[in-house]
Amino acid sequence: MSEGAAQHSTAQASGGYDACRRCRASLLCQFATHPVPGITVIKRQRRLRRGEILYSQGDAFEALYSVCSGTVRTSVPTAQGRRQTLGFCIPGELVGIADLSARRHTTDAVALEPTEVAAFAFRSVSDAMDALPLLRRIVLQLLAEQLAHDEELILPLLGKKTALERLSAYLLSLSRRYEARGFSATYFPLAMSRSDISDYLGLAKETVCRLLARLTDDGLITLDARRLRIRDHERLAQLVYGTSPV
Amino acid sequence: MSEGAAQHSTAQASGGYDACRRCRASLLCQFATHPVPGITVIKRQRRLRRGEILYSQGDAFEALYSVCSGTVRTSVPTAQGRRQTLGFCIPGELVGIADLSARRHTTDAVALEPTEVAAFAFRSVSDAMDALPLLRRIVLQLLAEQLAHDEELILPLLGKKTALERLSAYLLSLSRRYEARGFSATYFPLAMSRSDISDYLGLAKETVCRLLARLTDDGLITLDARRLRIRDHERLAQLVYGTSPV
DNA sequence: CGGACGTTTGACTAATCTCAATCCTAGTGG
DNA sequence: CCACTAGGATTGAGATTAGTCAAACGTCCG
Repeated sequence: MSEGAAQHSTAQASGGYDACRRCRASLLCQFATHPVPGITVIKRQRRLRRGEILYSQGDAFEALYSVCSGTVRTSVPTAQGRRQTLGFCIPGELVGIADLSARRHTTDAVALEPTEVAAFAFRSVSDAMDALPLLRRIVLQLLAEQLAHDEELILPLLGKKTALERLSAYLLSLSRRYEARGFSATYFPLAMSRSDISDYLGLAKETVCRLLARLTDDGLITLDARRLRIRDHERLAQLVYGTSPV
Repeated sequence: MSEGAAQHSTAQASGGYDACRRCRASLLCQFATHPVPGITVIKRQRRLRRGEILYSQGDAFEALYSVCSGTVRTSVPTAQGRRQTLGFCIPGELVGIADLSARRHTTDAVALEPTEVAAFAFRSVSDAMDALPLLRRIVLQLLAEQLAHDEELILPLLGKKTALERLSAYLLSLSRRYEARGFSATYFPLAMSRSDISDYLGLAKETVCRLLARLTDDGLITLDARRLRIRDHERLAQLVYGTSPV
């Protein structure tokens, strides 16, 4: 079974930065590694253990983070002391750029598994942007992309969609994102717990559980040890985009 | 009854650009009106009738649009020929900046009532950005703001929230946006139909109808001729953020 | 090996959707 | 100026879905 080109460096923060090539921050990285006269981009590597906090709501916004390996969850605390998950960042994605315009982080970010991130000091990035049109365009592009991604996400999740449709949409969305970062689109880790997923999708965790079981029974997916395999992409897509059943 | 400072130029595209002061595109506007040597920002006014299309999915991305008066709905067509509403733009807001990184529009945009927009030719804006750091920052800011807004929107809408909570969240969100643009936070037009709202929130239109009736009965809002008055902001907020009942 | 935590499954309840009929309102034409 | 019509808004009743509560099962860590 061909698992696609890149490996997932999930279980261990092994130091292999396979995602770097497709990373959205690769240009930043480049400037950090190969300084240009007069321009300094400060990069710092950081390792997080499972459950470790990257930043909390209210913290000063000092750096842009790019996920090298692992998974980061962003969320906001709700009044009732519960938590609303906003999203998950997989390798190659940036964490919390939405806070770019604020002085402080508006969300909590925590690692769901052993995770490595690259931190780019924001002040240096900001200065560099003024000097480098190319860099500027890239950051602009990143922002717009993120925005488009968010809206694409709103689409299947807010739509009249039933729980099954939502969950399917979520799985397909993950698939696309992994693929876009150079990983396999049909076999990837599901680092987040059922609760995380249900919280994110606005469902009960039992419902997520039951529906995953149903998708498995129907032969659309396989699931073991938190790794998901998509067996019938087409039918899954039908569930979401509707060209289909009955 | 103090209706807040500004008037809503809703019914008629009367030519009064009350929203200009707080408009997110005001800087663009400024450069268009008072040209700076070497920099040209091209602005064009455009009037839309109810139901008129601003742009369609697949159209070339040629301009940034700012809503002067009226309301614009953005949506994507779904496979079944139905439509998924992505959002509504009220006076002072920009339409479709998420497409900034694409060459073509990814959404459909249509006026829900008589509407006026200011169109800024994108190429000229793009050039101007390279020359003007200030303008650049503003656009960056706008993008980040929009992103933050989207995520703020995901919060109440995706959360485990019941239909009532979603609807309340939506009303409060509208309230905040109108206020941010200098209009009354407690009395504003609800230009979109029940179907638009239900489509947006992922509910049945009958449900939206019933819940609006319930909110009215309970004295939280008043609704007549598509104008909404928020009578008990606190209880509405309690419904959404939960500091409250039982 | 023990325990905490996450997952799974079942039974029951409550919320929301669907279908369908009726009511309203705005816009049209006489 | 008024009757007429189409589309939106409402309301009711029944069907379904998803949530809640509760218990049993697994598994990863320490």
